[in-house]
Amino acid sequence: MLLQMPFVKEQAANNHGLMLSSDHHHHSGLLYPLLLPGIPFCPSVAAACEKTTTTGSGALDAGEAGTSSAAAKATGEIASTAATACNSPSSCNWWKGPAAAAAGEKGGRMKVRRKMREPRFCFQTRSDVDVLDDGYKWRKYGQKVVKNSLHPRSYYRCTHSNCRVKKRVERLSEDCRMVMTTYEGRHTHSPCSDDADAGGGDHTGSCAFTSL
DNA sequence: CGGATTTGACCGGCGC
DNA sequence: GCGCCGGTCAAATCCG
Repeated sequence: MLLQMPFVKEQAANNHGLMLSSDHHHHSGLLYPLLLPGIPFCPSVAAACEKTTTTGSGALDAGEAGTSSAAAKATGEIASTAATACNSPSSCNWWKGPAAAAAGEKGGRMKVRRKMREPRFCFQTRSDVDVLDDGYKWRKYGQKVVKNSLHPRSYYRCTHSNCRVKKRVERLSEDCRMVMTTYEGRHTHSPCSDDADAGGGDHTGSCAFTSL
């Protein structure tokens, strides 16, 4: 089960590359976060969203994007609540060090570690489901119980060949309804190029992914 | 039967 | 040097 989000497009003016867009053609608000080929990206960007289960027309609209999708009305109101930077060691332990950055490919496990990590960003969503429908297809490759967290952290990798984007999903211990999703890397393909259905199959064919 | 998920083991970084 | 911890691997298992 996947969460769908309304149209969001923001940070473009800052050249952050955070692009959250919806698929107008399929009346579903899909979360398309950045990570596109060639799009500059600032790792400190984090958009916090809040999803409620009440019906309404609310939309996480930080730009000119505007239209709240039918899906938003169908699946619940989503409202932007806060944007918090995630590049501080105290707020995001992903930045604590270079650990396990590149990781290895099959066979070359952990042989080479990069000093510089892939661009990444995180955002929080209030949702009953862990996996956001961001237009890409992910394969889970691990789950870990982390310290000081009541909930396990899940690790996902983009299933597209030659695309090494990863994401982590975990629920906040302070509020189990809040889901923290962290992306690392940039997709080498568009969401549409992924032949997978990304959990529902409601966005096949042309996608209204806007290049800024 | 093939692809996705689960889960315990393994590895490297970091703090003490 | 040692232990803790986060991240990843890969065999086993599940599921459509």
